[in-house]
Amino acid sequence: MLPTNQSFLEYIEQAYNAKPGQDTIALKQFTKQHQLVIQGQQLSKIYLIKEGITKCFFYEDNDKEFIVEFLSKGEIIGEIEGIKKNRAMCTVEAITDVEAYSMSVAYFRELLEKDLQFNHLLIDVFAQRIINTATRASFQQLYTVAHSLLKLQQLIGKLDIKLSKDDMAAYLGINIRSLNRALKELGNE
Amino acid sequence: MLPTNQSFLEYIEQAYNAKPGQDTIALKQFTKQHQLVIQGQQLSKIYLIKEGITKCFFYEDNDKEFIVEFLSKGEIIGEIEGIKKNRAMCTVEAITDVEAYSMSVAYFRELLEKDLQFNHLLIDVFAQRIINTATRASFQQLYTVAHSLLKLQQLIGKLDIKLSKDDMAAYLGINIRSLNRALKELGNE
DNA sequence: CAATTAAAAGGACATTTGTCCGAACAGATA
DNA sequence: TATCTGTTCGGACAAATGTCCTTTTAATTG
Repeated sequence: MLPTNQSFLEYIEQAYNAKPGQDTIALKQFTKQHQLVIQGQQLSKIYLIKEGITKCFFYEDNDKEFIVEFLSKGEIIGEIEGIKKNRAMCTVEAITDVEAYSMSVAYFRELLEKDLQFNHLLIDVFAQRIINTATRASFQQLYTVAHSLLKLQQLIGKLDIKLSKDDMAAYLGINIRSLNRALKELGNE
Repeated sequence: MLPTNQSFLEYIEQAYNAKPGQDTIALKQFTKQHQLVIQGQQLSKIYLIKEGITKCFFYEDNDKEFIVEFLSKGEIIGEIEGIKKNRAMCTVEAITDVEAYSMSVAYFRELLEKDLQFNHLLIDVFAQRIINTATRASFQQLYTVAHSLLKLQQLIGKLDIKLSKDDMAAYLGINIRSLNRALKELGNE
């Protein structure tokens, strides 16, 4: 969940330090609520989080939001689109102030093309992401909301963040009313 | 969904043909219902499907099943565990007779370690899998069962398979009773 | 502080989904 | 054919979740 892929971060930091002045990799600041990636748009950059937390969410046709995951220190953003050359699948928004390395899609592709170590780092991240996504999908489908909420609370604890109720509901794929009920249920029993 | 990653299959077929007699890659047959991977167990082999369809599913503590995805021609099985060295996350079972290339975990790792092209193929597969899994999780959380069932029926059509009602329910994360209701709803209106 | 506005919480009812169980149906056997 | 057996289907009710809207609380302003 939160193993903040340290090695990936180290790799990028090293590349960043090795090429000072060039505009292959830049270190950027984003304030809370800034949207680094916007669903449906072509991306300009690929990011690696140095500090802070973002949420990655779908905005569905029926006006509902679903948070796919929270991305924190050491996690990469936009890589799927960078590989598939698709438009952004979902929006990524800072829920705290965020500091991130940004690199051009071209540079990302270059690393992908040539650097085996980079490939390994990416594969490792992907594997974990698939595990997380699939595991959660199964869990949320097959267990009660209260059960899933409990897991979410544990995740919140680990990430050491505060989430708005809206975000909690969006993560669980339910509405606020149901979330309130589940919260009460967990609080009392 | 079903783009049956042809290039991955070609890659493995080539490797298979290049090393006849060696036991790095073997071509095996499995009959319907055979379980190629069993949840919770260490895996011995990694497979690449040459022909046929499998279902990949979780068996949860509450005795319910959730089908994560259907894997068909050109798709790889067990790679996540091969990378992370974990026990199998889910069970993979043939729902038709299946023909698959099997390779040892050691050989898989060797390719991963040394062969950039292999890494690229894997990354491509992973990216697509993340898109599929995340998209579906969001959809199934935020839309009605009937809506999700419609999508499933389209998928069934594309894969050109027959699914038992049990499997359909497991894919949707619902029980048979609810599935029957949704089927009737789609049939009539 | 009082008055006003905005945000959050929860009541009431509708809809959806799950559970349980009996009816209907199909296949096998005497 | 009559009987048995197992499977599928759907009715009836229970539980969970969504929708709508009122009440409550908190925050803001004059």
